Amino acid sequence: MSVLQYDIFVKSAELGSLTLAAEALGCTQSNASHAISALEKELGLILMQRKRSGVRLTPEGERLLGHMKQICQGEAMLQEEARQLRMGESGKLRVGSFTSVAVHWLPEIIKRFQALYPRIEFELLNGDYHDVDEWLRSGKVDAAFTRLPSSLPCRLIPLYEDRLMAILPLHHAKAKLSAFPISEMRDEPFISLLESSDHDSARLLRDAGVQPDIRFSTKDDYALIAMVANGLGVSIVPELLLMGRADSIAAVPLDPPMWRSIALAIPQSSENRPAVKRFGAFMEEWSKELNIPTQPFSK
Amino acid sequence: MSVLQYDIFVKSAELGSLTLAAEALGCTQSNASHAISALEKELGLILMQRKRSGVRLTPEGERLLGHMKQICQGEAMLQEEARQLRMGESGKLRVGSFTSVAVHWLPEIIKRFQALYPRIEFELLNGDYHDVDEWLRSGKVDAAFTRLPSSLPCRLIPLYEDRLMAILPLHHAKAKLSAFPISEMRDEPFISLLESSDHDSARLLRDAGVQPDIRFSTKDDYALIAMVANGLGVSIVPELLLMGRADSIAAVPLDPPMWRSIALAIPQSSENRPAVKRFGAFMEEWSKELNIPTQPFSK
DNA sequence: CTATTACATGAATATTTTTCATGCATAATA
DNA sequence: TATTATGCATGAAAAATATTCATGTAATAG
Repeated sequence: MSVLQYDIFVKSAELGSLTLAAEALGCTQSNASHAISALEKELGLILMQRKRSGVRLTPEGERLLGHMKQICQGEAMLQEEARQLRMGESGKLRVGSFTSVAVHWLPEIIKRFQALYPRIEFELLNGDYHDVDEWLRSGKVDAAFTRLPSSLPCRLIPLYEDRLMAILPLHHAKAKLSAFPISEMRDEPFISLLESSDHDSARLLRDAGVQPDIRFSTKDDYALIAMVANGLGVSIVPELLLMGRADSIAAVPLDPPMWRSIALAIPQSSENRPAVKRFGAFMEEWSKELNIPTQPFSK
Repeated sequence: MSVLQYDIFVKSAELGSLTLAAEALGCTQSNASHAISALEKELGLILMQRKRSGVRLTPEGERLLGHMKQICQGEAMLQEEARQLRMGESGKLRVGSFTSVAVHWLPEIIKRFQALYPRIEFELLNGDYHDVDEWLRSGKVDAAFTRLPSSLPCRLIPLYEDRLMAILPLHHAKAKLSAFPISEMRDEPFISLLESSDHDSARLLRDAGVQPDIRFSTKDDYALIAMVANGLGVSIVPELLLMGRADSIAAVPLDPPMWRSIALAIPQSSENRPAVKRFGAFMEEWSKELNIPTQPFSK
């Protein structure tokens, strides 16, 4: 039984007239008559008494009217919500990110995006590169920050070139260098992230053929920084992670200089979700505004 | 959009599988797939992500799920209520009656009927014969007590032959008669009901060619009795009206004896309303039980 | 690498909804 | 009282929708 038939019934009851109801709903009087007859047949009850002067609910019709109204209202709400979702003016965004982005970018991004689209809500998932890629692949997120190059079946929006920095205790002998030769990394106790195979520093050192002297490993970026700050060794991290830490550690660009490329990835399957589209467009704009002056460690 | 499609969607979301949902709802997997595609097309949104492992709601789907559930629940409640109404186990009965029935019969009738069908509710309308017939004709009541003969387009269930009695002040000279000759009515001050043309006593006297000496008229049966009780005159009323009044007035059968025939009338238009059917059947039984011994004034 | 599982798809069919063109009854009107 | 609107009913035709059948495709498990 189609919801329109309930609409016809409700309207007819309201107006006391099939003709007027049909008019109001933009269909023929015949349609209204048929529809209500069909309804009555389906329910096995007589719902209205027809008279020359119009129609009036029977007690049965009156009893059932409420339920039909509820259905019609549900339908209306469904349509309204669908409309908003279509417009991309409401919805839910599941966004994946890794630590540095989650800490230094996301708060501002969300604040600004929400100001534009107050009815879109966020669900944030934080993990390491590997987690994020997995979420993108499985559709657990609608958009995620990742590194380039990427082989994911996603639309990739490049956002930022993030310089990799050697970090040292504040008063380390090499803290004043203008560049830290990678090869010298093997001369220092090295602090590493766990599951490091996928991490920037590990990749970088491997590519450079430098075997670091790993003394400690940790899972957390900030624990790593804390270890360096306390003089336990040195490490290599992206500059973005260091925002606001200038007072506790020293950071020096590498020699040769290296970067990681941060991009926003939007899985093919989410690409035409309206809220996601809005977010993609927003981030594209946002990346243009990313201005180097705000960088914490300029040399 | 048919409610069944919402059912399919909700079930699929619940089970995470089109195949299982189709099975549960007794349709084909293909149907489920088509149905959800149609829904998505109609709403202009992608509601589920399909994978070999099954289906999972997109955030949009999740948003809309609630509304669809509401619609499905409304539909279920509608069907359930309709079922009860079909069975005649719930519903509403609008019953018309005149004073004597309303006062002396209805309370017991309702009590007993409600014991049988607790979910059927009553709406009572009281008036004079004329009102009642009007209500029957216009469909304002589903059943009503009326007199025979009746020319209404109704099913008529004869219930009771109600003797008409002369009523007199307790100590009236003729109070001890075993029968009151109608012709003698003209010798006494007569108390009449207003709009009396349609009333039993008026009809009766007219038929007998007796012109009563009308001293007072009132609209209310019990006001009339009170007038008689206070010695203002005599009158003629149906015995049913006198139940429990033996101590305040005297009542004597007429000579020749006369009756009014009480019946239940069920308009054609209400006849196959389930609750009404139940009431009709009940009243038919009830009338059989109407035993004369309980009569207040036996001679 | 193959088999299996689960959803998709296109064409055919069945069903339902909607319209058109009238009919029928009743209430108002002349 | 006959007449004329008005409002609902109805049957057949047309349009739209829902459902099935048969088959396709892609990912996953063995």
